[in-house]
Amino acid sequence: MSRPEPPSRFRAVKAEILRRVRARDWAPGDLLPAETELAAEFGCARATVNRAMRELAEAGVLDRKRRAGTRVSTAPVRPARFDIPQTRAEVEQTGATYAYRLLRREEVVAPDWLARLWALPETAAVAHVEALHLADGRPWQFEDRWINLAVVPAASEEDFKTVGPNEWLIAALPFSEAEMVFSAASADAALAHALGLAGGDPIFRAERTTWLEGQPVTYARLSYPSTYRMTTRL
Amino acid sequence: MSRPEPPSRFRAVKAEILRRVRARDWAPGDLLPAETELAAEFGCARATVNRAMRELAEAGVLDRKRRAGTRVSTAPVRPARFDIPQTRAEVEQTGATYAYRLLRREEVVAPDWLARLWALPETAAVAHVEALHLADGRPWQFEDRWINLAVVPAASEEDFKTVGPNEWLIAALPFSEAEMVFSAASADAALAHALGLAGGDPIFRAERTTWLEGQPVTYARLSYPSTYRMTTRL
DNA sequence: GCCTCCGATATGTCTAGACATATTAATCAT
DNA sequence: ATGATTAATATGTCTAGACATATCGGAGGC
Repeated sequence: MSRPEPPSRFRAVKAEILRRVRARDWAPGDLLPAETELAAEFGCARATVNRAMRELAEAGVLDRKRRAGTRVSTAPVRPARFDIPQTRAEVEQTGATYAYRLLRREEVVAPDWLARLWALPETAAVAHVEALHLADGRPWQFEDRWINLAVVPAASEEDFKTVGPNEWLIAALPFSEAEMVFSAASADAALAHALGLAGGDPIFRAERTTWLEGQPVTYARLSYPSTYRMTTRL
Repeated sequence: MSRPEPPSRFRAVKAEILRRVRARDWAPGDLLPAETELAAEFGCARATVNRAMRELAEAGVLDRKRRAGTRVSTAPVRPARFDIPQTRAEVEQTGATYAYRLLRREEVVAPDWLARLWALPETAAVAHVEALHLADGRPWQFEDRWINLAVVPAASEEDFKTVGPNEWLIAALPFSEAEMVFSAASADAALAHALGLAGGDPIFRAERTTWLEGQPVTYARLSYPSTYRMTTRL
């Protein structure tokens, strides 16, 4: 999981501040001493206290404003972090053998809902790929992928027979911006067949839209059997 | 959403490095120049470059190791961040009116599965609460909550008739550690009835376990109708 | 060849000091 | 009172320099 962080001055300060918040020495809404005061108390430089408090603000524990000072957060929004792995790596990490199967590959004019989602002209060409990812031979994820050929023309050259579109896109356009939406749905006939489920079985669904410099690159609808679990720690 | 960050030297450096990574000046796996070299190139202090690179490493773009230097990340794990709001705030943000309804409240000996999950003795006392959260009168979330009375004895005094257990716990024990698991399931009869669904309808499920200094505080199973969507940007 | 030791090196952290900037609180003019 | 101006202040950022530490590569010994 997460390796233990090395000991350091600012981490000690951070831990002590968090301890006092949890112990209610400083209750939600309370004003904390200024950085200079805490630096004097802890016997370290202001920059060290600054880093500790900045990271606690990142974690949602503190609220900081110039001149107004630092308060214990009252807003009950806690940012959670979790890793979005590539499907292959995710499967292999469970110890299972990964396999990939292409089910469909076509180039079409963007359907209405996609053209609307991306604000594209009527005649925009897109690649549409349907594929199945398997763990030890059992269906793991059904991938329904749409690629904007205006932005990624190279996708026309790729047949996606051995490498999945997700993997290919990450290699072609790394570190683009993305938005993900998670939800639950029930399997229609086609999806149930592909995933080896019964019709109506629950599906864990992830939808991912990706942009490169403001331009829509790809939209993917990833469907998992309900045995799939996504975990995070905060 | 996210307010625009103020311009600053380290953000400009960060943006320029990210630009070069995206432009493949530095491809995945490539070694970047050392901090001192980049500091010389950008005409700023090493600490400024350090902050830029550190934040890019946090975002999963770079891999850094002492002595070995900094490389563009090849590991395709991108950390995503999203906010876990309190249910009340989440509902009210949609513009809807929030309502809360207590369905059950009891104190019992921890059932087997919970005692095992928490590694508790056989006779541990827990509070069990079932409640419904509504948006504009329509079921939004069903909350199935278990509280470890050994750690939070004050929960015995609370009847949870007007304030939900989640809200109460956050006020009582802010900033504790938590783990969340998201999955899909189908509604059993009781859940379907509570949420106003048909049996077998898909459910978006979040399970949350919370600790305070290593001790289990509470376990909650939150069930949403499949219209619920959880969104993140990375 | 193989192993151990050791020095070089890039990042990790820290300090003291400086200036920038948002925002509050006080002051002053109307 | 009310509104505009101004000073004070806490955080935000930056610099130059220092020492710590993990680790890579080579030198030397077997």
